[in-house]
Amino acid sequence: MTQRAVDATLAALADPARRAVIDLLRRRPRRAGELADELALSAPRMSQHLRVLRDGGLIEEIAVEDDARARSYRLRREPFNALRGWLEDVEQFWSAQLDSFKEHAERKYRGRS
Amino acid sequence: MTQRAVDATLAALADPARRAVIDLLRRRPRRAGELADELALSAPRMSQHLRVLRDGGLIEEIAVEDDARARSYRLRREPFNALRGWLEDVEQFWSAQLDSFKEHAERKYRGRS
DNA sequence: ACAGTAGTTAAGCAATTCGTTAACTATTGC
DNA sequence: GCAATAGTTAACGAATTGCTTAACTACTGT
Repeated sequence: MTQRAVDATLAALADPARRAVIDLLRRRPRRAGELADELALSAPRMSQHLRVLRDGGLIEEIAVEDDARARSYRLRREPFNALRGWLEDVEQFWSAQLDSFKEHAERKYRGRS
Repeated sequence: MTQRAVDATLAALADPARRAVIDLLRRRPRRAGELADELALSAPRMSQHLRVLRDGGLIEEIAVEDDARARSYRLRREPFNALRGWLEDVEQFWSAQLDSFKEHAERKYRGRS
């Protein structure tokens, strides 16, 4: 259920440009043009990236004071929470018991290319 | 620096099949054929996915007792740690001060489509 | 009404990735 | 040595992305 959401989140984050957008938005909300300038991307390309991020629920549009043309984007919390949840599940792999198994296996089968 | 590593990790995780592989390996190490069977993928396709995961450092090959033909795969810790680190950075966006700013903006500009 | 600004949508091509089938490597067991 | 098993590599068409230019929407200021 949240499975699909995490897939969408990871797909959105897989692109370096989109990840750079997230890194910029993590400081403060920014407008599309600002993002395009700072990442040296054309306006259309940025618009396309923003759509992927918006559709994936990672960002949302907010209004900007005094100018209805300008749209500003802000990070949304949920997808990052969901991703963190998944990551925590994965990291259970390294829980104490499995660690001992891992070390056992490592000792046993060490020394191959 | 770890930037590139996180990019590679996210690129590897972006594919649903590869994420499913991670979800299986998170319970215990498995062989390539096992993974292919459980996810109903052809052996070559699985091999290709495993290569992406291996190149991205998300999994590693381990030997299997008694049969040098069989390769088993296990999760590697580092990429997940790096991803978690990045996620934690992003989540600083929602620190207390910024929350108050966010709520302010929300109150001010509410009520648009 | 008109020119300018901010941004998105459309259309199209190049580059990448997906998933096949076929060929190949390496190992086991007879 | 030979057949069978486990898996990877090669080659190739189909489907997806990446990025561009051009056209379009919507608002602003005069």
